[in-house]
Amino acid sequence: MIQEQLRQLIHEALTKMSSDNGSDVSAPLTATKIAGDFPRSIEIETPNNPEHGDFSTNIALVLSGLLDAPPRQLAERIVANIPPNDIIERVEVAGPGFINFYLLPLWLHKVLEQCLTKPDRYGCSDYGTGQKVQVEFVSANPVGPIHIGNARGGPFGDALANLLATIGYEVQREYYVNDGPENTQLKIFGASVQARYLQELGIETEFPADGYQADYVVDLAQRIVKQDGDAHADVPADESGALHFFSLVEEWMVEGLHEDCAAMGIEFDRWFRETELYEQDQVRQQVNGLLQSGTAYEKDDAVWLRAAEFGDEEDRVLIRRSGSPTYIASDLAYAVDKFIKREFDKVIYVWGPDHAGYVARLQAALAAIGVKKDQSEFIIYQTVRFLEGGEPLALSKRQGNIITIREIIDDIGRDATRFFFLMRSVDAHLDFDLDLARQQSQENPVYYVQYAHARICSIQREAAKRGFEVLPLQQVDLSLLTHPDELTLLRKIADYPQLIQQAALDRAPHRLPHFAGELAQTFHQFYSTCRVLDPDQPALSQARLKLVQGTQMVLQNLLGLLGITAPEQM
RNA sequence: GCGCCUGUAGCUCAGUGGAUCAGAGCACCGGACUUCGGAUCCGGGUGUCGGGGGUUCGAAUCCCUCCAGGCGCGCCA
Repeated sequence: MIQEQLRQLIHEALTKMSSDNGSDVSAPLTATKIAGDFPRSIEIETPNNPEHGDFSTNIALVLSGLLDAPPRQLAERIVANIPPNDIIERVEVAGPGFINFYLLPLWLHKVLEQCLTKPDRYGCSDYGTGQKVQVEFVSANPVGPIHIGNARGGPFGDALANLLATIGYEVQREYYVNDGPENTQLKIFGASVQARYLQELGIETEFPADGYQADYVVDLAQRIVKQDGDAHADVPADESGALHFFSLVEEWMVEGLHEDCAAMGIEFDRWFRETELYEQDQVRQQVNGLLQSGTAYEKDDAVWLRAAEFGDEEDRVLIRRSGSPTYIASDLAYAVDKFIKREFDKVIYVWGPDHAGYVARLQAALAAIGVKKDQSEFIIYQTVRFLEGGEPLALSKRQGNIITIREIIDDIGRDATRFFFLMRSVDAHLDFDLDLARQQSQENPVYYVQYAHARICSIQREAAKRGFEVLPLQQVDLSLLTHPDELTLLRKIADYPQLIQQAALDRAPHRLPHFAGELAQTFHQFYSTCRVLDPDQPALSQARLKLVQGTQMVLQNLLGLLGITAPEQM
């Protein structure tokens, strides 16, 4: 990256300054230290105002405090010490002490060359190479389809995983299926299926007060009747009966979750069943281990984790008075599997807002088993409000009126669905207005981006149709690209690697749709002023075709990261 | 009561220590085409960046406080 080269030049300037004689004593010493560390608060960035150069750094402003020197004066000294090089045209000190770099136009053409030489790798880096990261997301209970209330983590986790892979991490996508025998939700769900089943058989039954009332539960009951008739009519209406009925539908439920995720374009590397932990007696074993090490203790006929000693508000129950393990007990066993058995360097948990209060608890539990603090990350996405006719809809699975993610996808399409979910920061509440989404589906931002790609493909088709011979890169003179709109587009392409890196590090996939929109806009502007296929200017046409192709590559990369198709025509 | 998230243009939201940083999309109004796709382009913004205080050379951005909204706070998951 060009920024790296500039960084190196500044670094050399600082080192040179610190060895200069004739200046004061303390400043050079500190400059040496800073040259070594090069603090993160020092930025090399693209100025918003093009008049401020191609790149700009705030280094003199940041260092002036540390070195006790006026920023502008410091900036001048740094500039004077920058070694000779072949990328900078000129450097200026501006404003309160910014250093602005004006590069030789050649650098933009070099960037395009890089992009076209290794299009798949453009924007990639080796930042995370050698590190295993797991992103665990969705993980909705197997008690119903994925719906608009818990779907947001899907596209987010998927795009985040893509981003992390782009900067070199070895990434694994995991779905945790809470099908453990102690899951209270499952029991309520199983009891609901049982009640509907008996009703299907015409047997008068009281529906559980807190049961799942949605229609799909009736469908499941009908499916059981169709398959087994009244074979389960005599199953007792107690906990064991509820679990029996859950076991009857479990595979259907998990299958449905697979299909829902597939509909969203998400493929998990692993579906981890909570039952695996119980089958291998991992939960008990882990709790016993904690008891032995004194990290857990017995009180009031229950087993408690000393969570308060690890940062939680209070100690937490691991084994209930009834003798059955709590969710946190199996989550601990699950964490042991992730961090210790499978040796992930980092696990990113993507959770819904209802789990916000659980973060501190699991963090404490992780600390209790010796997982380092920076090995786990918790991303809580905020609520999605689903509006129809201006009214927010209730999303509870317990009630009948759920809206599944597949209904949305059938309605407005996968691309638009993913784009809508991804274009907002997960920290922000999301208003998903169905009326608007339908109505706007033709004016949707995703179409704007896809249209740019389709248009590029169209230009290439046209070139082929006219018998335009596309020359290999080495024979094309990219330096002919000098029009302001060409340079703006080149600059946008050059910005891409930095965007990817930062979006990945900030866990901020929502920057991608924004950037994609900007890139598309820049391209459309270029298109309206610069004729690509111009018979009168064959050399320029060749160069413009390369520019168009570079844009296409970046668009494809971006859309790929978002999990959205890049159509050749629309 | 405590914790997390949010408060920016009519609406939905970016920007979270930099300079023309008061922004985008939508909506609304007005323009552009005998030429590579008009799902396009160009022009049109009087906003207490929720209020107040503080830190800083510099604050929408960091800290404190108040106000408003959302979501959590179980031997449920």
